[in-house]
Amino acid sequence: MARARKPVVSARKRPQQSRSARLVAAILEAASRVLAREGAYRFTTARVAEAAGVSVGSLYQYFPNKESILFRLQADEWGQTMSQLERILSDPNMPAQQRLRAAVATFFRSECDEAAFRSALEEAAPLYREVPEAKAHAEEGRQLMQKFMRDALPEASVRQRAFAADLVGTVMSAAGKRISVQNRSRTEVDALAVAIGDMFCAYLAACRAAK
Amino acid sequence: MARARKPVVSARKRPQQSRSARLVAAILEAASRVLAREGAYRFTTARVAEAAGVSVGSLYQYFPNKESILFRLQADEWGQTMSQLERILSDPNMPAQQRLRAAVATFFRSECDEAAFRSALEEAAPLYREVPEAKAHAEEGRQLMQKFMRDALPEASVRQRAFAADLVGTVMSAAGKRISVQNRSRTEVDALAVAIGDMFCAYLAACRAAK
DNA sequence: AAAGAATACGAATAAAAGATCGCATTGACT
DNA sequence: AGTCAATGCGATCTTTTATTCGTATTCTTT
Repeated sequence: MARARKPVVSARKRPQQSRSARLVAAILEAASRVLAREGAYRFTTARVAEAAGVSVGSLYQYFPNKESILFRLQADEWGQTMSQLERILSDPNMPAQQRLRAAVATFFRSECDEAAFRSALEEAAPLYREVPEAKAHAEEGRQLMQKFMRDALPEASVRQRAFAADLVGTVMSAAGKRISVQNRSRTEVDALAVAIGDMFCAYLAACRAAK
Repeated sequence: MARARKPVVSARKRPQQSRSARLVAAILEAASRVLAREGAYRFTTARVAEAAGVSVGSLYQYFPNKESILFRLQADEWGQTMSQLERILSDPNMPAQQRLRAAVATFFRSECDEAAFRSALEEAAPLYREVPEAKAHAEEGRQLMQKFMRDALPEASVRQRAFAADLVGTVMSAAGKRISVQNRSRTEVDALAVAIGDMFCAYLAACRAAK
C-alpha cells in the first residue's frame, strides 16, 4: 500500500494581490465541483483549471501538485466539521448523551447533504493520507472525542475512556462516510443517526453500569 | 461522481487448457499482491503482468480490462466472506446474539489479517462499483442480514427488521473497512469487535424490549 | 509428425495526465 | 507615464497508462 514519492502539500506561493486570492478561491471551488461530478479517479488538474476558467499554469503557481488541492479541500472540510462537532460535544447546557446524539445527527446530515463531494473526497484519501498534516487531523479528532468522554464517563479510567473514544469515533466516522457513498434520502439518514446515537448511548450506559 | 464508460467485467475468453487456467490463477494472485503493495491508484495491467511473469497481451486474453481484474478479486473475496458469515449467522446451535458477535469478530479479524489487500480493494471500489454484478452482491448481503433478523427479532415487523438489518449491516461493514485502513494490531481489533458486538446486542435487546 | 486450434508474446499505438517554462499582461507604487 | 514585481497564460514536454494486433510458440488430435 506504499505510495511512491514523499508527499508535499504545502503551498508553493502565497497569493498577495486580490486577483490571485480570487484565483485561488476559484480553483478551490471548481475543484470541489470537479471532484463531486467526476469522482477522485477523474480528478485532474486540467479539468479543475478548465472548470475554474483558469489556465493550468496559474493553478501550479499556488499548488505544488494535484494532491495539494485535494488535501486543501479535505482540510477545509475537516476544519468546518471539527468546529461544528466541537461546539456540540462541548456544549455545557446539555447532558452528555444528548450531545453525542446531536453530534451524530449533525455529522450524518452534513455527509448526506454533500454526499457526492464527501464520498469522492474519501475516495481520494489515498492520495493525501500519507502527508503529516493529515495525521495531525486524525489526532485532533481523537483528542476531541477523549475530551468528550471525560464528561460521558467521568468515573472511568483514562484507558477505558480512550477505548470508548476510539470506538465511538471510529464507528461514527466510518458509518458517516459509508452513508455518503450510498447516497440515501435525508429521512433514512436521520433514522440511522437516531439509531446509532441510541446504540452509542446504550454502550456508554453499559460502561458506566459496569463500573 | 459519474463514471464515464459503461462498465464491462465479464470474462473475454474462457481458459480451456490447463496452462491457461494456471495463467489466469497466476494473474489473479499477482494482482492481489500488486494491489496490496501499490494501492489502487498504482494498480496497472503492466505491473500485474510483470508480477505474474506474464505478458500484458496474455492478460488481455482473459480479462477485457483492468476493472474486470479488480472486480474478480472483489467477487472472490466477497464470496468467501459471505459464505463464512452465512455459516455463522445461520448456525442453529447458537443463540442469535452469540451468532452476531461471532460474525463481527470473524469479519473484523479477516479484514485485519489481510488489511493491505482489503483496504486497497476498497480504494478501488469506485472502479467497479457501478457494474450490475456488484450491486447484486450488496443485495445478497442485505438478504443475509434480514434473514438473520428473523431469528434475532422474531416479534418485529418486516419493516423494523429491515431497518435493523440495514443498520447492523452498514455499521459492521463500514467499521470493518475502516479497520483495514487503519491497520491495527489483532488485539485492538478483537477488542473493537467485542465492543461493537455488544453494541449491536444491546440495540437488538432494546428493540425487543420496545415491543 | 502434421495440422489446426489455443495460447502466449511484447512491441507498438493512442490517449491521458502531470508538470514546466518563457512570454504576455496586470497591478502597485513612484 | 514608467518601472518592476506579481500574476496569468497555454503550448509543450515527459511520463504513464490502457489496450491492440500480428506473429511465434505450444498443445491436442489424428
